[in-house]
Amino acid sequence: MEPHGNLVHVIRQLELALRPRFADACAAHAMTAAQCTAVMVLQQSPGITSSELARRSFVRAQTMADTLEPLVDAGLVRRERDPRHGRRMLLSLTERGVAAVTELAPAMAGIEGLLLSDLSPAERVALADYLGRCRRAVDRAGR
Amino acid sequence: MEPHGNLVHVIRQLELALRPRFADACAAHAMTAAQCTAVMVLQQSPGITSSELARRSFVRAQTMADTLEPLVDAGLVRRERDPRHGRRMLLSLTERGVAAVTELAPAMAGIEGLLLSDLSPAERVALADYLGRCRRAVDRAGR
DNA sequence: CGGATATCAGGGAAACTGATATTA
DNA sequence: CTAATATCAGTTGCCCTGATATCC
Repeated sequence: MEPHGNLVHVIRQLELALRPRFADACAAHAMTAAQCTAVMVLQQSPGITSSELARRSFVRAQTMADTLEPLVDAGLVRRERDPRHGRRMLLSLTERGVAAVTELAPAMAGIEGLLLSDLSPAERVALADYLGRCRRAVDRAGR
Repeated sequence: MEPHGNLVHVIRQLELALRPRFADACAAHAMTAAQCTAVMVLQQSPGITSSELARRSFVRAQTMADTLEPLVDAGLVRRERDPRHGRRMLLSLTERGVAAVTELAPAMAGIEGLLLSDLSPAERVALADYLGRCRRAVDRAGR
């Protein structure tokens, strides 16, 4: 019986509902939501390029460049030329960047705790699995 | 090993990944994503006020007013004074509004189909249940 | 008097398209 | 030559805060 594009709507609502909390947590460390997302991804995938980071974040390269610029200026992200490729710039977190992600973690866990507050541990695991597969499915469809 | 605010990040990514497809489907009927969302909610809950619609959509009353204005101008949404309450304006879809939602449905179902393409029917039902409970949990926490 | 609604005014975060220079 | 990267410039959708008038 299910779908009428309803789930897409629910995901939009959920993102919208969490956005202010997420933004507040980021602002507490002088970052915007997009910047916060970037540093969290960078921690898990150091040494990637801005274009690659953009692809993984589902935005254009120009958008990611705008997001990263203040982070580089603030000394949270390091950007150095790829010695094997004259054009590419490789990204990584500085010590301050790592510290920011670490300090951010409790607030992020708190938001997730609220989100999942009605789900059992087993359901949380299942939800994470389903959403991960949804993300890969959309990613695979690609451009 | 359940990590740190990861699900919040996945939901953000998912919304971002679906956004262009959603926006394109809306644009095909001369609507923006926010407008599209509004008419879909209005179909399910006719006769509500703009403020109530804003609450259900997790945005401010001013934002919803901005979203609705072009829809009223375009003749998709009707706005009439509540006879029992001099200030309230009750919203409902016009015939053209209903037609727009109907024509939109296939594209929305297509996007949802892509999103769920890796999940079994049972998993889809479970995911819808979990996300609905997440939405209510966040809603209940309120402001 | 609050409390809720509607609405005007201004602002900001974050995505987009288009164009260009460089390099494998 | 083509494809990918980086980056400059402009635009848009869409959310926000603040303030005000109206109505139960």
